[in-house]
Amino acid sequence: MTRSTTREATPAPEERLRDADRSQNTILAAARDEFAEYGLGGARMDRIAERAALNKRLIYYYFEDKETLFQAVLEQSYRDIREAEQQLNLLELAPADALRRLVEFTWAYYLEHPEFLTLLNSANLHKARHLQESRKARELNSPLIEMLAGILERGRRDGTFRGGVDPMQLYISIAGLSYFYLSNNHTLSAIFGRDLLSAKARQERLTHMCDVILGYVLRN
Amino acid sequence: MTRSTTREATPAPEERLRDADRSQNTILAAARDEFAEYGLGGARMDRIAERAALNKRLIYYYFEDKETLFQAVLEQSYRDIREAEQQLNLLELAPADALRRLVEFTWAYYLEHPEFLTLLNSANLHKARHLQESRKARELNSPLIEMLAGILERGRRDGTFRGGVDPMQLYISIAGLSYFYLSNNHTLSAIFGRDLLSAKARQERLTHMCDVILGYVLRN
Amino acid sequence: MTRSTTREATPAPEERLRDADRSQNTILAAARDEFAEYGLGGARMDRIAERAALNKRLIYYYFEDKETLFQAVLEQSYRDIREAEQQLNLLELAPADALRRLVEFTWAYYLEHPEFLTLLNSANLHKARHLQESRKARELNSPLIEMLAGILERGRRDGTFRGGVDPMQLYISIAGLSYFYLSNNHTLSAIFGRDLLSAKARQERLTHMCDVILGYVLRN
Amino acid sequence: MTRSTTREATPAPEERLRDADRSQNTILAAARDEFAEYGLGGARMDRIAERAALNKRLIYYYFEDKETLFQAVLEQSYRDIREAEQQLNLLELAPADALRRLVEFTWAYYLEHPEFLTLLNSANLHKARHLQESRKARELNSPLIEMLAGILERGRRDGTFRGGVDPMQLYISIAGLSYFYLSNNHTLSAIFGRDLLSAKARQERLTHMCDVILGYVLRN
DNA sequence: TATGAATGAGAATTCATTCAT
DNA sequence: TATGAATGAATTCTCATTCAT
Repeated sequence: MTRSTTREATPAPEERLRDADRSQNTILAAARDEFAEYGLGGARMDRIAERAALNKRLIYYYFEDKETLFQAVLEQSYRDIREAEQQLNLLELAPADALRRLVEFTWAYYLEHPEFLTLLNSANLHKARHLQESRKARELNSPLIEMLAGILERGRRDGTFRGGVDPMQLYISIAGLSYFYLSNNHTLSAIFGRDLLSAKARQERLTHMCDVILGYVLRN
Repeated sequence: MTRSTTREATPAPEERLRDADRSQNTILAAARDEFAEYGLGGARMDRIAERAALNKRLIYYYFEDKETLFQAVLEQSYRDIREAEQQLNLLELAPADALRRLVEFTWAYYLEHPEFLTLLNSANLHKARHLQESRKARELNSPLIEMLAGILERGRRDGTFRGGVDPMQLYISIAGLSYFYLSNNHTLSAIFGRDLLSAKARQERLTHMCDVILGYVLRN
Repeated sequence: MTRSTTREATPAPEERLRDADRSQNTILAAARDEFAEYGLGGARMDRIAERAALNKRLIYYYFEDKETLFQAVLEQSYRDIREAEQQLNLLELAPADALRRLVEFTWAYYLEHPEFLTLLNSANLHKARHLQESRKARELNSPLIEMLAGILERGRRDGTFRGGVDPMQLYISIAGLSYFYLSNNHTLSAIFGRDLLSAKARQERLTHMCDVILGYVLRN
Repeated sequence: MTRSTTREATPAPEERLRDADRSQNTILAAARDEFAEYGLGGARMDRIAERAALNKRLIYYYFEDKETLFQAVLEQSYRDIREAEQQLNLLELAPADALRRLVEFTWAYYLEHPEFLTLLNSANLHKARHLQESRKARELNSPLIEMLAGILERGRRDGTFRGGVDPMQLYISIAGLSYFYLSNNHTLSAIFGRDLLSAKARQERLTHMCDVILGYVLRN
């Protein structure tokens, strides 16, 4: 490579571009963490800049203001979870296994991405205003709903599932079972006087949730 | 009455107390609304004073500071829901009916007390710090858990319920099914492109939740 | 006086009120000077607080924001000049003397209140937006116009003045002759290479202006 | 042409210069508009770059900083008005006509170049600092003064004009009559409750100003 | 000559909280 | 018990300017 021979290499255009991209992504990640930890209202632009190890002014250079930044973080989070869902190959599994898999996935994703829960909370505290402004609302409709409908239909046909199950309701229920437990984990742990995030507690919760969902769906 | 003779009457002690109590409660209610609407971080002491139509300084007189006020609001909210739960006479009902009743109650309470959801969110965003400081954590352990355990036991004994159901897990699940749907209603409505709080949608959700819980618990 | 005997005198209500009033007036005066010196855009809230020797926050307590403060300053300035105009007893003078008197007054007022010129400039740079928002626009219509109309009419009747002189045009002209000279004094002094504010120059200007106005108005 | 053979053509020196000149002029025009609209304090370098459709950095390349840029704009404005004045062939006209012509010219120029008024205001708000630094102050002394002196002398000699009229004072007065009306047009329109820039109002003003100047200067 | 990225010093405004009565 | 006035420490956002290429 010629580049290694010259002293002051001029970065290729793509590389230079990537600088801007990198900064933007760094900011986005820092903001995600800050928003997750403190909520939209409690987040501090100063701290985001610090976390990103970038000049505060740069945040405003790339993202209009705090609200816009929050919206960008939110959209990124949705994109992330949708991408993760893509990896899920539920169609290859038997209906009951597919459902179990979905419960497990939801649980694991929330556990590994606690920021998602907080961001969702913040968004709803602000009446999902940021979502409405984002024309993308509908895009965010998880493809899982379709998939879930397919699974339920398959199960009903092969006689293992009961009929009349609304996929949207079920989807919300699956999410809700994990969400409430994890999002309010602090309060629940305090109230019940035990650590609800211990390995044992986590295993118990997962088992319980699978039991609930399958108990509901399985015929007989 | 002596009072009519003096120009600037000093109210009788009891009356002053009652005034004090009234002020305190007014502040508490105003604060609850404000915290519910904006979260702990977004709430403004000014607005609370405005809502209460009382001088801002008075808030500090009765409640140390914002944090303390939030804690007071939180405790009051727990007291309120516990009180509501007292009204529930589940012991008189057949196990399945009792469970259905509990699902309905939870759903209705959250619907009528949306502030409870937001307060819970705020509390957990702050890692339930306010709860831990409040020595009352354990007091807040709902008596419902015991009641629920009793119901499950009765059901198991009379053969209608499956065995091995953990009352705490079930309690959390019942709450979670309502909570997620209502707390994230804005996001969900945007994503699914329909109003999830319409009368019809509400009825459907309630039916679904009862089906899920009973489908899980009922033997056969 | 009883007050002098007690250690910690409680100020009479009026006096306490006056504290607020005094603060407000202090701020207003400080703001007037700052706006006059730097214009609306160049004025600094910090400096206004400093000039007033009051907490910056207090400015926002009494005046919404910078714009509102500017508007308040502007209104006060108009009130001041109108009040000064009230002192002018032009009706008692012969028409020509009354006109001369008006020219002299305008000149003297602008000289003594240079801030008025700058404020007027600032207001117009912002398209007099602050004036339009102030419902008072019409109130500010100087009573001088009526008075001027009367003088012109008297002069015409007694044969000393020409007819057909529009009072508004004349009013604007009288103001303009002083205004341009003083407002752009720096540029003019630089261009003409002499100090246009020296006592001699001032006298010459005043004489010239009287000559212009009377030369125009006087018949013959 | 050799140019077609090279990949990255280096423009011929003259061409580069012309580009440079063009850029500089574009910036100057953009800056003039921005300064005119917002004043020196309110002008934004960002907006100037935007208006010029050029990179902000380029402004600093050609013009040291904001102040220097303002000074350049100011000088250009003076050059422009002096150039326009050159076109005026007052010497060929009868003294009274020449004066009328001058009033008309001033009025028309201010009307067509509203930025000139604002720039003059800004310059004086800053005490004409930019002018003093510009060694050109004296150069800017309008040749009109000499011309005006000539006209007055001619008029005096032929008996139409009164004697003892100071050309500088008259020059300032002519400017002031137009300037005040136009510069404070917004305030005046608001105060008098009518549009002072309507075609009719403009005609009336012009007539009035000619009357004032000639009424003053004409003997009898 | 031209440009996108980056920055430090400020500027307006906000907010919880306290003073003084 | 109640209140209007006052404050200091943030906090968001802005702006002229410079870096690096």
